Amino acid sequence: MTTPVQPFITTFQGSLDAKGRVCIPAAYRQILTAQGTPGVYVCPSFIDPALDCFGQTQLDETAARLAAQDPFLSPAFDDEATTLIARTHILAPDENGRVRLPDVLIEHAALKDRVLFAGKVKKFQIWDADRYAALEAEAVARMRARYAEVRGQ
Amino acid sequence: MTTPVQPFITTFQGSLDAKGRVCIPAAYRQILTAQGTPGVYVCPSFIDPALDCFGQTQLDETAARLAAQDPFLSPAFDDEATTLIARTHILAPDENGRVRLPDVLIEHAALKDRVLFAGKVKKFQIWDADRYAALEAEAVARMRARYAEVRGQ
DNA sequence: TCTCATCCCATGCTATCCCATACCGTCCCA
DNA sequence: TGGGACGGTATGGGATAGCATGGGATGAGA
Repeated sequence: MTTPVQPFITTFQGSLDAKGRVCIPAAYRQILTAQGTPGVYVCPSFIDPALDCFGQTQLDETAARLAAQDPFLSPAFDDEATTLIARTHILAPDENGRVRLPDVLIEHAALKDRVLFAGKVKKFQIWDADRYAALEAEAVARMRARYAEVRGQ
Repeated sequence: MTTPVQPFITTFQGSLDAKGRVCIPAAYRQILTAQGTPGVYVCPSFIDPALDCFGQTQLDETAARLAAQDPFLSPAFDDEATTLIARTHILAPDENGRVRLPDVLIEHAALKDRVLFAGKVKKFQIWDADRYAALEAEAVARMRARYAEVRGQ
């Protein structure tokens, strides 16, 4: 069966409590469970102040790509493994669907109490809510500009 | 079976109730069901104060285009994912064919109690009824002007 | 003994489900 | 051709279960 893996879509609001816990949205948990993920994989984005979260499917894909390279002779291997694999945490939710985010991840994304989960097809991201609002507005503006350009011609 | 996907056509009136629910026109529901959509996908238009609604076919097309890129390494990925995927909601109708529109979507389209469903081939849009009436008049006027221009040459 | 992490229970909210009613178009029969 | 019955569609409102969140309690390690 070639079930196209369910994509992560939609944006959810959430909160980071005093104990450093966040509740993973139920819709995302279902997708992760369907992939057979023992919880959720979380890796600090190397571009944005955000956390990349994904399931078994995405991890396997990245791992397979790296495994195909020679770990001693490929120059790109080490950087990629260091950035994407070594920094990835596996977090197991409690019975309420909450995970405790390690402090290093909270700092990386500069999370305060209001956080935001943004679906990005094969992964979803966790952002500080205020910061994301600004970023989304910029992304939409760029899309609009692109559209206006194409249309104007 | 290569059924050519049925197009969304025609305009319907509808209403937004106190709970933020709208009844998806039966004709549109049939098309969505035929696509195997678990409800309807709704995304705020990045151009107009309106909501773009579509089915599985359209979502798969967008998701596949994005999934082909590496979510960690592709630079073009982000704006599109942020605008089109993160802002898309999947809404499941109740047994009467109604969906609850999230507040963020209601605000985007500035919906009051009278709304309008406008078929646009591969998607349909939800508009505030008053706003749409003005827009429709403008669109028709532009078409008329273009026709006159072509004809004049 | 103190701190921190995990486990577990309690609560409020909201989305979902369900039933009842009203409307309107269509069909059938007189 | 007009009137009445029927079925599908739309709308309003109430009940319920699931989800998100706050806050203890218990146990392990420092």
